[in-house]
Amino acid sequence: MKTMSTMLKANDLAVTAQRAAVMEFLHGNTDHPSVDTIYKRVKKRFPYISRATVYNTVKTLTRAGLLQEVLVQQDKTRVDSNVSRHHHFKCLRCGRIEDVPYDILTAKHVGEHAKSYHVEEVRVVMEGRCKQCR
Amino acid sequence: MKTMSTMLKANDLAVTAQRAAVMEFLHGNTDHPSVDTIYKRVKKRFPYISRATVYNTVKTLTRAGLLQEVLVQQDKTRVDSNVSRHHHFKCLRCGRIEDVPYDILTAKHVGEHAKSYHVEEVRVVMEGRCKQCR
DNA sequence: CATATGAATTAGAATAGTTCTAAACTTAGA
DNA sequence: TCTAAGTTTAGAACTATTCTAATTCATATG
Repeated sequence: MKTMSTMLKANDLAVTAQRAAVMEFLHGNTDHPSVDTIYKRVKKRFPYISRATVYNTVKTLTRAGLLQEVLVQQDKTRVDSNVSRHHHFKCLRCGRIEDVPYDILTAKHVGEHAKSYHVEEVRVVMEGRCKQCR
Repeated sequence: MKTMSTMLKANDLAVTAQRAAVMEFLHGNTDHPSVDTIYKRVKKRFPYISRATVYNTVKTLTRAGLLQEVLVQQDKTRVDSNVSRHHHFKCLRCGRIEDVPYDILTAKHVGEHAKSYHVEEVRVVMEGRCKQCR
């Protein structure tokens, strides 16, 4: 199994206790925590950790492809350690964010998913280059 | 044709000059302006308009189904006067946000769209009730 | 294994977007 | 016209995020 420090080294990133702690907290955590949640949680082990460090770490690890920042609400960034291609489902009542398989994109799968999850809204955002910017 | 005041009345909303001005600015505007953009633009005609009024108006009109708040980036809300079911395309270079037909959701259409637009990323967010909250 | 250098961390200030507040004003209905 | 409820206003407050400058740390090299 890959240790946090192995993964950091593999990406040419300095191995620091804070980075490893953030990664460890996120590892296997499937509930897409906000930066503040990560900060509060890691703070228990590193009382002097700064919010800026968590922001920096998330940005750095995201650039290295080890994390993903998920856009599910406009106010707060949510962090996902599942970097495979997938989408998201957000519960309008409890706020839970779940991963959803990528092939949901076919109408057939959307229909099935909608049936089992009570999907009320599907939001698709595409990014790329528009005609003028190609 | 529907006037702004007609639409407001039809939704049981008081007709105020500020509301009508915000609606008029948005009407036929397809570039998904931010609240700040709306504020600055409407300010030209109503120098004393407050940011809070624009926020309130956007929220009120959204609740009435006359506007839509679009989630394309985490920092700023973008407003869309097209309230029909559709998705969005964001250009990574110029930032332009374009409307995209709803039936893009079938894999076939995604493929076609991707071809003509250089789509680099497709983000889907579903909202509804999760298994525990049904 | 000591050390120099660049990178990372820290606390707190600064910034941006948004919401809140309380007073003044406007709308719509009686 | 008058009144009550709803709306607008300026600015304070709040939240998420970025910036800053000083300090500390990781690691490559000798």
